[in-house]
Amino acid sequence: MPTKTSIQNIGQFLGQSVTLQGWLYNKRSSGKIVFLQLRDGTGTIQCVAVKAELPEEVFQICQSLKQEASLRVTGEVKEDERAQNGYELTVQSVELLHQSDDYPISLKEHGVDFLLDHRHLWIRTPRQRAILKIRSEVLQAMTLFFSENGFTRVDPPILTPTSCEGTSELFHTQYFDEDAYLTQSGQMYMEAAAMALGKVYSMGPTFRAEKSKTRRHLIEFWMIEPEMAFVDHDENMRIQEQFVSYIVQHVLKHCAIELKTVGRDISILQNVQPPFPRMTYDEAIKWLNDNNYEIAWGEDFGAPHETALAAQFDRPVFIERYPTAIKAFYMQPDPDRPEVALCADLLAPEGYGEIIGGSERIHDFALLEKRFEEHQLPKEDYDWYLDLRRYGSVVHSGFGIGLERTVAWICGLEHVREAAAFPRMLYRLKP
RNA sequence: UCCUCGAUAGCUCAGCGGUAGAGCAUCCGGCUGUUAACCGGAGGGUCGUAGGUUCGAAUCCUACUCGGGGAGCCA
Repeated sequence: MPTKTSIQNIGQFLGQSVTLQGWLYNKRSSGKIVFLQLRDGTGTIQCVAVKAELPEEVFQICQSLKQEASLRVTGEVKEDERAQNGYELTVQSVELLHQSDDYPISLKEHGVDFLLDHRHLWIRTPRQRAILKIRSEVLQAMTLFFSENGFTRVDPPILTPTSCEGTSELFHTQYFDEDAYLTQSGQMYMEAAAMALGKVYSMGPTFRAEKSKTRRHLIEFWMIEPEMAFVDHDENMRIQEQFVSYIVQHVLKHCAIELKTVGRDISILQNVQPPFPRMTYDEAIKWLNDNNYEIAWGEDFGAPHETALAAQFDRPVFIERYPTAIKAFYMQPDPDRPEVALCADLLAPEGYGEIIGGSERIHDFALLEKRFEEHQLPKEDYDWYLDLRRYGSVVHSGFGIGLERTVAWICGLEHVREAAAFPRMLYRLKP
């Protein structure tokens, strides 16, 4: 019996007969030879069926296979310079498992609308497979980094009673007789967890009911949110640059084929090493005004501002110490300059925008209580959050990194929607 | 919510006032090294919906529906 294996391991079986199971990606044929492009999720390989070397019925099966038919192929592994990954399979036998009539996604160009309607099939294509593989490796790299650096994973709830930040629109739902909302950030829960476990992180979906319709926005997206006790603003940034560099270098090491499949220029990614450049908000405002952007101190950056700022550098850049007034209520003001907050956004190069938002959190009870009043937040809903400042409060910091934006940047995607298997977008809930 | 672009064959598009077109996909035939293979043939349409202008509308006008891109907001 020939050994069953997968395409990624085919090189170990040179000269031997093996069995592969997968789907027909494409077929090219002439009267007496058929080339089957087989994919099995781990890769793609060309199987060559020669009429003169096969029983008539086997060759007929090869001719009858349609795009995305499932099949089992047995053949001899050969090296071939003409093959794209160096190996070919010379077909000895083929078993048609299930035919595929009228497969909707041909190998020609398609529009976005059509592809998104067929997302459940679109993910079978090599490019989409590669992106999902890289996404998986990004999560794997994050998990490894956290594990190597003493973090504990804590999973905050998805159903929440109130807003975490009070800014974005929330998805409303019912929790029996109460109102409930889908989480837009687990941060406040992670602050509580950091006081219990020291260094913690979460990974999971978040929801924003914003009518956002750009290449950088999804309605449901994954956020990874580390939170660290006894870490101040500067250390927070140092951890972030180590973290992002670790992820990028991990992907470069483990996803060379996938990066090639998506057409990424990896020389840009190779630059992603600490330290990352840092600009203060003040410096950024000055730079923008020196470069023909009109923006006053106190205004938030728009997407074109962020793109222009980030375009100066070959790796992500921190913009730190934004005006307290335009940032979230829980951010620690600079003790020497309370009008700015000890926070930083990390902007990815090449126009991918903000991938991380982070800050040192207010640890002083009286100041946080004052912020609740200023922002007119219902204290009864947040009393547990104030408790964290009542009992052994410590300096702590954290950040949130957007998974799809990070994957889109690493892969060089036009749009974050390709970074999610089934993206939830404005006006698009199916499939 | 605002700005902007679009909707014609299963898919990608052309046609922009005078009888509905191409490439791919599908089906039939040909080809022993193809790389989105190629060559020949065939079938395939309420031109998003509803009104209007006109002798005549896929084409011009109005409204609506659905979608793309962008802004704001954010990761």
